[in-house]
Amino acid sequence: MTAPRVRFAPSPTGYLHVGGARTALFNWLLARKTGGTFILRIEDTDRERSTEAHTQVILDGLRWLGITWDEGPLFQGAFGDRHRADAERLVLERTGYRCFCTREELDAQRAVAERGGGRFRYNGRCRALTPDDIRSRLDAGQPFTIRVRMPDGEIAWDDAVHGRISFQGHDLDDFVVLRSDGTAIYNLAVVSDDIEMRITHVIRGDDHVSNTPKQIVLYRALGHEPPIFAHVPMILGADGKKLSKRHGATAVGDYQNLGIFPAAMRNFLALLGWSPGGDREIMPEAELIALFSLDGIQSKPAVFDTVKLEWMNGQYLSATPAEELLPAVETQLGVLGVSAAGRSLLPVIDAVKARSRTIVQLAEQVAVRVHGPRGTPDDKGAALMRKMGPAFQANLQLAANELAAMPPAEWTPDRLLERLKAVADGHGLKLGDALQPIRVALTGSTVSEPVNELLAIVGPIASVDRMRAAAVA
RNA sequence: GGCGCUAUCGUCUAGGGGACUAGGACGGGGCCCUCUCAAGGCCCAAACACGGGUUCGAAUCCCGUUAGCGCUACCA
Repeated sequence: MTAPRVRFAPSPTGYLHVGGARTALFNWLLARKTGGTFILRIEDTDRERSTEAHTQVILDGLRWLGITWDEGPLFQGAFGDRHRADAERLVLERTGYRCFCTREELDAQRAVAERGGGRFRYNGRCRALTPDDIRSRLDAGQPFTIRVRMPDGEIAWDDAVHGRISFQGHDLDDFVVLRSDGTAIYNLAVVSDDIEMRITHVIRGDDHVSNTPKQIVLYRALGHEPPIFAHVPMILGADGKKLSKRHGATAVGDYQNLGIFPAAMRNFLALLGWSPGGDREIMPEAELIALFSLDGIQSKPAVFDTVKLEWMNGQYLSATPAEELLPAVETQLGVLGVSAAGRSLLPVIDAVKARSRTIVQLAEQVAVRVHGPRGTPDDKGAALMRKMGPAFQANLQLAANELAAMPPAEWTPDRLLERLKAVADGHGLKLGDALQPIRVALTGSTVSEPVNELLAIVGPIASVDRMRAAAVA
């Protein structure tokens, strides 16, 4: 068997949707696994809605995910001549015919059919036009579309994910393949291009299964065997409906902005509707490629669970050394409008890594440690202050005075803990009552790394300053 | 309405006639650790949609019901 040739063929009418990204990923995985070729084709035949900006966003999203293409991007709009020639060939070979029905006539028929509760079907009026009819209409300059003559009988294929899927030709219309302006309709453009590009496996969303019988008819009419089809299930929102904007973040770029790692996104997307079997969850790229197979693809739709995505991102985050995190953290600090204040961020990153699931969360915590909490304590911090009342300030003042007396050279986690324990003991305080106010003063939150480590990260001068400021506030 | 697809814990899934007391992961609950929260470790609750077949035996195969989703354009 020759190496597979697969393609991802988005239309640039919107952002790169996570469903599209997953389709691209499956295609890419198959190509990389088999030594095949992954082709990127931009389906820009809808002139109204396609934009250059959307194309750029899709390319960027793919690159961000590490999905690299071997050929393309090819623009479908450039192949209009071939599409038209294919349509004309259908007419010549009588597998297609010219239809002179006007849009108005068709719309009227459709309106009637829908009022009756049924579905509109083309009545086949132009199927049997005589050559004379056709010539006179042509001479009169009547516009026409080209339709395909839908054969009777079964049209079926062995889908790589669903198994055998079968349609009856008589349930399908004689569909239009060429508009009256001479441009191709989707189904023709796809088949014409897939033939030209020698595509062997068409991996796409389930929403295309009802296009497949039409495309199979076109393959045969154009004298080619259909490729292998693999229809991957839809991605749903938490409410079980097809994932869309109202579910929140659906564009790949949204997740990039949220601080998700490409590797985590790729891993998560791969597992949405595909499983290598067994218990594998966290898989690096090489393993994903090695294990990928079309038979592992689920046939039912999957709900997109952002909580699990974040968990997975946290796994990648904690496995990534601070040095590798640094550039992304610096970028994110820039977004927050905050500087590194001339200090090394590496120890700070290490201190807060375990408590972050995304780069955004990580950078926020770094910013707090470098610059102090912005604004008032969060809800829990404020609640703690209320609960402790005057003791909060008193304990904080006490600790500040003790720590201020420590020589900077002794300002290490171990010595700090020793000192703090001694202070608490000496004043009959529970360790927590001595430490929590410090945590709140330094971070504005009741959550952080151990207080002694926090103090070491923030440093002697800033720590004492912030504690004293909070003690009088 | 028609056509098509699908149905295992709340979610992602393993399983593909006996290995099932249905496994793992997220999320939830509990315990350990502990100055807090995470992380980590241990434990718990939680599912084969329903009804018929086939079979010695069905989560697994077949049929039906129900439900969900998709498509139903001179959009892609």
